Amino acid sequence: MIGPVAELPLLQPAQEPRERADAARNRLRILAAAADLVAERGIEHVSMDDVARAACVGTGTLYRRFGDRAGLALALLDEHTRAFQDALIFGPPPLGPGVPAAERLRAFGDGYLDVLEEHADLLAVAVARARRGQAGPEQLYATHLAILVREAAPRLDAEFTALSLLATLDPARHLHARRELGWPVERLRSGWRTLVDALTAAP
Amino acid sequence: MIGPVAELPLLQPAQEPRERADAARNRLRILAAAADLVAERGIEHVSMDDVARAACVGTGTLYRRFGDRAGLALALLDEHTRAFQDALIFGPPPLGPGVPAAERLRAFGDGYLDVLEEHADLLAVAVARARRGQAGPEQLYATHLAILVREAAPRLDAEFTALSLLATLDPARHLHARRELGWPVERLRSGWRTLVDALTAAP
DNA sequence: AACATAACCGGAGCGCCCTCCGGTTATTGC
DNA sequence: GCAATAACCGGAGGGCGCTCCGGTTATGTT
Repeated sequence: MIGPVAELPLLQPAQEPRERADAARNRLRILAAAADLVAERGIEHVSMDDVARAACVGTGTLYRRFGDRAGLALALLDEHTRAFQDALIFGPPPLGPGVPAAERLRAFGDGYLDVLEEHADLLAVAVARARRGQAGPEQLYATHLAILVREAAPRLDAEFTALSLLATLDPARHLHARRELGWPVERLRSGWRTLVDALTAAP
Repeated sequence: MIGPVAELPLLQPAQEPRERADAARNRLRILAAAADLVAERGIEHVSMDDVARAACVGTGTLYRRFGDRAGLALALLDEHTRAFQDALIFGPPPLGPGVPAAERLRAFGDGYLDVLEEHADLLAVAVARARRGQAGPEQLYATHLAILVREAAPRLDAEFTALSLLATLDPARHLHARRELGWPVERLRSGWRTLVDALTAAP
């Protein structure tokens, strides 16, 4: 009979053998160089070879660290969005817990639109990650929204509604609305609010 | 004083000088070859060079005809979606005119989900066209939905709501829900219905 | 029928994303 | 300190989307 203790390491194989010192140094160099280049020209004018050259690193190293272009974008994004993600769970209301879920849904849209205003291009690159198995940036937001929807509108399919709401805030669509259509952010904010209100209204 | 007749040609400069015979022949060869290859392996396993080779045509010809990969996908899609697009405007209710707008909105979702079930991968490639100035396949649907929303729910921002609803039916998201999440189509159908009902309910 | 011209053709080539592999280096146990 | 080993490094190279341009061909006119 196999003891459960012997099986535990198999259940948690994610225990990476700890990052080597030179690898960590390179990762930081890459991130710093990439952040500089992106701040200077925008992500769409920065190639992976550019980043590798600026970080004095081979392209192989770049890809082993971050998987692909979307992974690098996600890592760059992480610095800018961790505060927002923390505020969703631990922060003060209305973004964090402490008020009705419908109100938190409205606050989420406002906060996420702020993120989009600043990093929509980076997010647009990062979401492509979902097509390579890896989890993209939307995973966390989807589950968060699903929880809020389940509480604010129990009659709805919470997971489906969460993805639908998130689709509204898709980075590429945001850029389209803002740049091609020239819509002001206020229009998107009030649109989100109206959408949430309609969904959370009592039947 | 300039007569309006003299100005008319300037207002309609889109009068292309008529396609040359060899160009038309090549266009058809390309479309046929591309349709064969896509039917055989799926769009994601067909490169532009593959299509050019199969059509016995240079890649330059391919790109002059269709602009880019998304344009070719759109052209392939056109054969399969024209019937649906016509039904939206001229067809019998509930897809076509003759019933309340809310009911037509529900029917649109059902019909579009049928299209997605069959051509989501092609659509996913075609929507990238919007990022190169050219109009993608969603333009028509967006305006159609906006008209219906304006009639069914005048209190809403019709254009914004139309884009939001369309975002729910985004091809890439559809594939994600169907393949990665394993959701059945029925879940997406009822989700769409609930969404439309919530938005078109009286305040 | 011959010409002028505008449209069209093909494929070489560029930049990009990403993979692969032989050589190198940090880490661990002794 | 030293050897064994596992992780890491760099860059050459493949596949792909797309562009560019010198040569070719169809079309309308004389």
